[in-house]
Amino acid sequence: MRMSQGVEWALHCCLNLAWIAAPVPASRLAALYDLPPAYLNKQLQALVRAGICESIPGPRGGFRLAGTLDEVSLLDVVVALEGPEDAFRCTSILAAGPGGAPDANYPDSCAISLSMRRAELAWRRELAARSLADVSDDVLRHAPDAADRVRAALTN
Amino acid sequence: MRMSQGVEWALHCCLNLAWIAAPVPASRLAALYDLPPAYLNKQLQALVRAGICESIPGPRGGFRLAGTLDEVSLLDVVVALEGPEDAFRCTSILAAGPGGAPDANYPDSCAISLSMRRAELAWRRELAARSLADVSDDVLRHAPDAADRVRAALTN
DNA sequence: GTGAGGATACTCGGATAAGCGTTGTCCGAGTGCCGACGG
DNA sequence: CCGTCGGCACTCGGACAACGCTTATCCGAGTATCCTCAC
Repeated sequence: MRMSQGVEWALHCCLNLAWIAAPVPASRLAALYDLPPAYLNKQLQALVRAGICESIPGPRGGFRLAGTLDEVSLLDVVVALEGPEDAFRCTSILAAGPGGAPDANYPDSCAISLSMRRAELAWRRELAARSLADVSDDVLRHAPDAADRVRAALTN
Repeated sequence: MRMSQGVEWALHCCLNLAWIAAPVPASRLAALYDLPPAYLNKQLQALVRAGICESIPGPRGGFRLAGTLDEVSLLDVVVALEGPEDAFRCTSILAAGPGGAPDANYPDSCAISLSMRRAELAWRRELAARSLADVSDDVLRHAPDAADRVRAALTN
């Protein structure tokens, strides 16, 4: 089980975008961290589809945050890139077993499925409780000049 | 992000094995739920490597639980099949960014990595707190004859 | 000097290939069972 | 009748392919900019 690498990239990019007023093209964000530009662009597209970012085409265009950092949770970014489905997916194998009812709703009744879902719910709750603004605050508390450095690097 | 299907199979199999005294071959467990026998065997091998199950070769052989259900948590089974690594993996992209230190331990210092790890920790804690005995109790409370039905199906 | 028009360069966006992990399959090594055989 | 031996069937275990998703790349559609030119 492995989360898409785009999640990490997107989170860093969102923070950087919040620290910059003007739109930033994907190619420049990619140059910051030595990432493949076209692929990073693909991930940012997903953020646009989710309403987290806005895209501006043409010269002086690029991506920018649609709202403010406190309106976006870690869960929002994860769902935007990974989709809304759970990692554990009940395939209702009990239906084929002894005493199994083909039309029973096993994802909602099987004890195993419920336990796994409860654990994922705890994960999602933790992600939803933490906004990008919280993360940004942590970063700036630990390295107050981080935003300035990013601004300097992105506005060359 | 998708968890291996083997986790679901292994959890169901562990419960069934606990309800049966004698070793059960993988082929019979697979027949219960219409699963590919050889592939299920592969998953059970992972449980053996993790010390959750024991395997007995030869006729009248098969798999059985190494200990009791309350000694095995959901996390144990997940780790046995998925490995110990986190789903979110910090690749230290900050090291290549402005003000990045190539030798800094970013997985332990980057605010994004820490937040994601905290969420996964909540998930793991929930999984570790729930033993297979708890799940079995839930099953038998909801369907008291489940163990009998499995016993009847497996001891044909 | 000023406004219009067009070429241009830059952006996103989706369609199109490679890499890798999960899924699935196969055959060999080992082991206990069962029957045959000799005492 | 009882002990021993050999064949056998059954099991796990690891090595070997197929599929699907993540990763990566490319080119086209659209747009703001800037230069040129006519008035």
